[in-house]
Order: sequence, then structure tokens, then C-alpha cells
Amino acid sequence: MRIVTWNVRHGGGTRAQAFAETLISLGPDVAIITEFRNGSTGEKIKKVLEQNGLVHFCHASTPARLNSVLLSSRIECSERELASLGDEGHRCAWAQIGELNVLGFYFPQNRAKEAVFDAICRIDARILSEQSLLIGDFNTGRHFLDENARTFYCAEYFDKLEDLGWTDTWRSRNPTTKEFSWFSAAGNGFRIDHAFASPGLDARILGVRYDHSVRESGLSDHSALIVDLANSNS
DNA sequence: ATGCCGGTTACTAACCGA
Repeated sequence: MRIVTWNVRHGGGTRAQAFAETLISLGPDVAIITEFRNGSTGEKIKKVLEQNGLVHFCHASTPARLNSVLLSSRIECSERELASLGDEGHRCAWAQIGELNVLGFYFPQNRAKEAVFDAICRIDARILSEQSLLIGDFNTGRHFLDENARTFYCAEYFDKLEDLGWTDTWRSRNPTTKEFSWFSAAGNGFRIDHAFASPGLDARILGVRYDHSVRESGLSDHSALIVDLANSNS
């Protein structure tokens, strides 16, 4: 099973059709689109996903202009809600797909990120004991490792998540590599798109990698993150 | 290293974004 997250940038605009087609070309069974917006461009994206078999959607109901997160699945799923998010509910789309929990996130900026990190820290321990993935645009990373300097707010939450038992799946497999999923106008790189796995899910991961070509094409300012899972035994 | 930039939409202003 392949899970892909990619930030569409401001809903997509004129890029929406090509963005969705390029996302499909990455072969997702589950797609998590961050900075997704309800409205005509959002509908355009959903139509392409549907036409390509990703017919199940999880998305918090939001005003059209709000950047949110859309989860789309080829496999039937039930939508769950991260109640601890409160009025930041649009920042998470949670699909239960069989025994798998996929929680797609789009984090806010600066100090506002704390509310979403705190909500994750309050997730029921049972979810951590299951096969669960927290994936999306965290707008955060580790100082001097996921960026060349020390600018991230909330970087300490990466320690907190790992203390709780979540694994930064890409970092655990690339302990010292600097690879960036977003670049500022000045050319500074940041790794801000992530996938954190519960122990049970981490054991199922065959590979986790970034696709930078989809950013370099200009269809988004983010690279895509691709997680491949072994088939479930049960 | 945020918004002095750049993209998107309720579109010729307001908003949002690491």
C-alpha cells in the first residue's frame, strides 16, 4: 500500500488539474493533500482523484477560503475525528482503513502549531498501540538537521513525539542526511513534510522517500512524501 | 528569515504562507 502526502499550495488555483494528475502519477492508494481548499478548485482535484479510483474522502467541513487537509483513499474507510483539536479540527483528516489509522495533518505557523502538537500528544495511547501514521505538512523540523539554522518554532515537539513512541520514519532511516521538502525564496531549505509511525506500523514500512521532481516542476512549492507499506497479514 | 514577495480567490483588495 502506498501513502502519499503533497502540499497543493493555496488550494491549487490554475495548477489544480495538473497537480492532481501528477499526484495520481505517484501511484497513491491513500493521498493526503495539505493546503487543500473547499471550492471549485477543490472539486476539480477531487474529480481527478475519483476518476482514478480514489473515491473515498475524509475532510473536515470548512469555509472555502481556509487551508485544510483532504484525505482520499482507494480502499473503503471510515472517517474519525481528532476531538482534542477543538476548533482547529480542519487541520486533521483521519481515516480508519481496516486496522490502519491514517491521520493527515496540515499545521499552522509559529506558536499556533502548539495546539496541533498538543492535540497529537493527547491522542489515546490505544492509537499508538495500533497501526497508525501521522502524516502531512508539520511546518516544523529539527534545528540544524531539517534546516541549516535554528529557526523552527516547536522543534522540541519532535522529541516529545518520539518520547511518546512515535517514529519519524524518514529520519530514522536517514539519521544524518540533510534533504529538504521546501525552500524559501532566498533558497534556504527545510524538511517540514513528515510521516510519524506507531511501532506496529513502522515495522510494516518498506520505504519512505521524497519526490522532489514534483516540486521542481513548479506544480507546488513542496516535495511529495511517499510511504510504502507491506501488505497486512490479517 | 518574515511578508518588502508571490499565489489564490468571495478576484483590480484581502488573505495567507516557513
